[in-house]
Amino acid sequence: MTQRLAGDASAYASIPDRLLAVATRLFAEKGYESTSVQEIVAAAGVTKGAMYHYFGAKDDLLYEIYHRLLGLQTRRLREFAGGTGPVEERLRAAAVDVLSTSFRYLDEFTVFFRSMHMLPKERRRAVRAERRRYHEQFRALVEEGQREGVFRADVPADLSVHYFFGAVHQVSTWYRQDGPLDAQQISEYYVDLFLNGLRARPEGPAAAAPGRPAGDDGGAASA
Amino acid sequence: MTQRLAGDASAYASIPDRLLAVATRLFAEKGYESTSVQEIVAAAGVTKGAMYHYFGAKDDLLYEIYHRLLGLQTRRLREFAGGTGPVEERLRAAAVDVLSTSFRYLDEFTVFFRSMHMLPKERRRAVRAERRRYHEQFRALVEEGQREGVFRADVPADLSVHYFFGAVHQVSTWYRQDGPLDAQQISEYYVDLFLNGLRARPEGPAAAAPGRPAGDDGGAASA
DNA sequence: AAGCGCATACCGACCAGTCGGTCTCGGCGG
DNA sequence: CCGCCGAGACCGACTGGTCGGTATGCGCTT
Repeated sequence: MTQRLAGDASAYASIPDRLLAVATRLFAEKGYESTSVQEIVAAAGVTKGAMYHYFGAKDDLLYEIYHRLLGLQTRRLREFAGGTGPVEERLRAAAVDVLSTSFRYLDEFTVFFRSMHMLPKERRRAVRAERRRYHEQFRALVEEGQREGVFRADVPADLSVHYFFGAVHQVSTWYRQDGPLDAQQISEYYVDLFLNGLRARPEGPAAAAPGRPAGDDGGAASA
Repeated sequence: MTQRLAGDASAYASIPDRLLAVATRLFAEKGYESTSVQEIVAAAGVTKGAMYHYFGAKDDLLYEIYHRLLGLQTRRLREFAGGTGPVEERLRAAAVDVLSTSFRYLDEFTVFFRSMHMLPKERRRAVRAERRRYHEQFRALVEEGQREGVFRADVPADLSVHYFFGAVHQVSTWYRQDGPLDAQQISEYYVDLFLNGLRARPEGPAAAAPGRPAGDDGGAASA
């Protein structure tokens, strides 16, 4: 629960960890491209030589940030999804966890969605694949609930997941520490909105909806 | 309805429009920072001198893209919100329009959420202010519905709007033209999920929700 | 003495922005 | 109606500086 992604930036952490921690902060603050390698190594208290000893290139830092973040998320999700309670409970727990992780690693998420495109093609593909696996893991929960009739099945599970993840991943763009609501509250409100939107309604799905599409296959809309 | 944001890039459009259209495409493709002014002017078929004749700096292009996009959105939203039908209908129409606008101007949105931070501080503040006004306009619709009892009031309207906009603004990261669902379908599903999540439930808000926060003030969580 | 872990000096590429200059065209005096 | 002039539109070579990455060497451990 208290595992860090890149260790802290203190002088006692290992050099790679210090570099990753500092890079994450700087990339989130000023953007990947406007952060020079020189700045990173200066802030980490090491030299350029040291950095290129541990990382082959600047974008390796970026990749490592993504890789660690996705690893953490996938591991956590697996724990929550693998439980034994009712689907809705498990989905709720997983969703809350996704949100609190997003809040705990705000910088990582900021960098993720802002600088993904700076990765070389091959790396980007690897990250996308990891992300898709994560997405599918989460989607499986929704589909389970659909099969059980707990969740509405007239909206493709894939879309519901994109929808929720979209909302979650944008929090890094507007959330401020000193806002009126803390992370915990926001998380629970968000999960509430998500589950409420997903829940099957007694009188049939979604009243007062003029002209909605007919298809209700669970087809993926890419990932 | 068919108004363009920066004209097209054809040789007959004005030079500033051509530059904006080309810049939008390139920024979306390769990112702001890795697109050189040289590339932009080459793709637009003009020279550097011409560009700096019309734009004071590279980031003026960025700002102009945002400014035009936000102007368009605000104008459209005003039309939809100002109607006379029931709130839910107006909100639905507005929400669908937000989505179809997002799909039509995918590149603009991509650039927006990826490169906002490259703007100089002053400009960034201006854009954020414009965006907040837009957000509040949309929020007013939700609040109206809450007062009328159509929408649940136990989730701050501000959060609901952040939630929906978050989901919407992320579509540019996963939507592909050749996916199984077209933009129209996705829009309606999304709006459905949003309104269903927002709708007041007969038996009281959100069943099976262990330990939800008490506060239900409509306070803004920044913007 | 071998080799790992890092330091330092340096390179070539590139890039935003500039600046002196040219071209076109509308207006105006004769 | 002609010819001149000024101004805005545009050109493109150039510059000062930065940046990612590398080559080489040194000290310390084993």
